[in-house]
Amino acid sequence: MPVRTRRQRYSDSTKRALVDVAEQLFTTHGYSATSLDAIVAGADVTKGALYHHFSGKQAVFEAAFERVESRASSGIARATEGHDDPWEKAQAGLRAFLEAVQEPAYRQVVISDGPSVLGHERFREQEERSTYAIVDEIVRSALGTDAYDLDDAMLDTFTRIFFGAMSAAGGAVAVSQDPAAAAARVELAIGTIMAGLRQLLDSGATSRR
Amino acid sequence: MPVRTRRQRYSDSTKRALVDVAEQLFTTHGYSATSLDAIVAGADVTKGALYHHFSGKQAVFEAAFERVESRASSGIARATEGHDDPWEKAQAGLRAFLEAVQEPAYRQVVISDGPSVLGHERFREQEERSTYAIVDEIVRSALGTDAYDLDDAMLDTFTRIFFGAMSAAGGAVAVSQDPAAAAARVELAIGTIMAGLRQLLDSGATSRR
DNA sequence: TGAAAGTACGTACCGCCGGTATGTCACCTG
DNA sequence: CAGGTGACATACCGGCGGTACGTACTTTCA
Repeated sequence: MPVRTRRQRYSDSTKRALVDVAEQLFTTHGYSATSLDAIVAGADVTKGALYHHFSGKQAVFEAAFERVESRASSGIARATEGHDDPWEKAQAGLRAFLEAVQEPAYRQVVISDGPSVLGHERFREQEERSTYAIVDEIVRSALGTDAYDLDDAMLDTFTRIFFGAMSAAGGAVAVSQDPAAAAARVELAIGTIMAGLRQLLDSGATSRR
Repeated sequence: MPVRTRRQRYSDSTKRALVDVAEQLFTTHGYSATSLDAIVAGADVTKGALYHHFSGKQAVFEAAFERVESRASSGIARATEGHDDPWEKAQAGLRAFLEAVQEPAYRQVVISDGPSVLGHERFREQEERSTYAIVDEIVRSALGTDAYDLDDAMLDTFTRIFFGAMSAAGGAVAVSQDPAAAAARVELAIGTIMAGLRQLLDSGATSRR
């Protein structure tokens, strides 16, 4: 067990306070409109403390980014637990995804500022070990059977497509004036797509062997 | 016919030079890493000229943004012309979309910096009168028949989903080390999805009446 | 036709903000 | 208890977006 000295505990708490304030300010005002002075003022420290814990503004953003994404992905992972049928699992995951993507922090920090601040490739890396990984796992459990002979690259492609579809749909749900109805429509639409895909793949698999 | 005085022509040319340089710098270095000084230096004018034509940095970006998106959407529109069958039209549009989204300017200016600089809602507005509108038109021509009784909101939902899927897939194609193969996989995957959807909707439509 | 008005810039400057260099003080270690 | 180290605070710099103001050329109109 790690022995935490009093100094380390202080250090941890200020770092957490910094990320707390940063996440909130980044969410409400966006990355560029959030100044380091505002962050350190909100955490009741000075820039010296911030630059002791982080290498710069971007590093603070990354910390907040990871927290927001981690919250979202754990929420989705929780929703997909306990489903045996992969298609049911996919439905549950979709529902949780639509929920998570409506959170303001996720919308602003991950979707809006994420790509431009982190850059394309870093954004992708972060994405691929959180929510994207879950979608990939669901897609593979649903489409990765031997019956449909889809290779790895094709499964990746399907994951990309479904992930993009779900993200865009989630964004539409979030800005809708009736999010519940919009979410229901998205579930129906994607459900229809999945059902059509399943039916087509099943018929192809049976006819082929 | 508009009478262009000599002053207006000068004015137009400097404005165009400004947007030209801005588009190039925004594409190569991104929005925040591009300074107004660099833009005006590249266009051989001063900040006074820039602020005479634009209200600020964001306005310059918007002008470049609109040009990039306009190029992309006109390219897609051209590719979809001359197709009678809506499903063939969709395939042609998808192919052109995957082409357009690989352009560096589109990737950086529209996809990466667009949402954060313009903000969610302005970005959506811009999007909806260019490439999104084309996708919407294709989706409606394919799914908007009376045989499938999908209301307006559902058609919108399907457009969102397909647009998101195509955007994400296009991004994946662009970063792939073998874009041609990746594009082929995307076309196959989305083609499969569309085929499954068509089959399902057709059977539902015939069984219902 | 010449003076007034407007347009298309150029010049000089300000304030904010990210980043850095340096100082300080508490705490741990030998 | 002396030295080192970690956890900050303070002061300052350079760059960048934006503004205020000046200027030369052009169009307009009495």
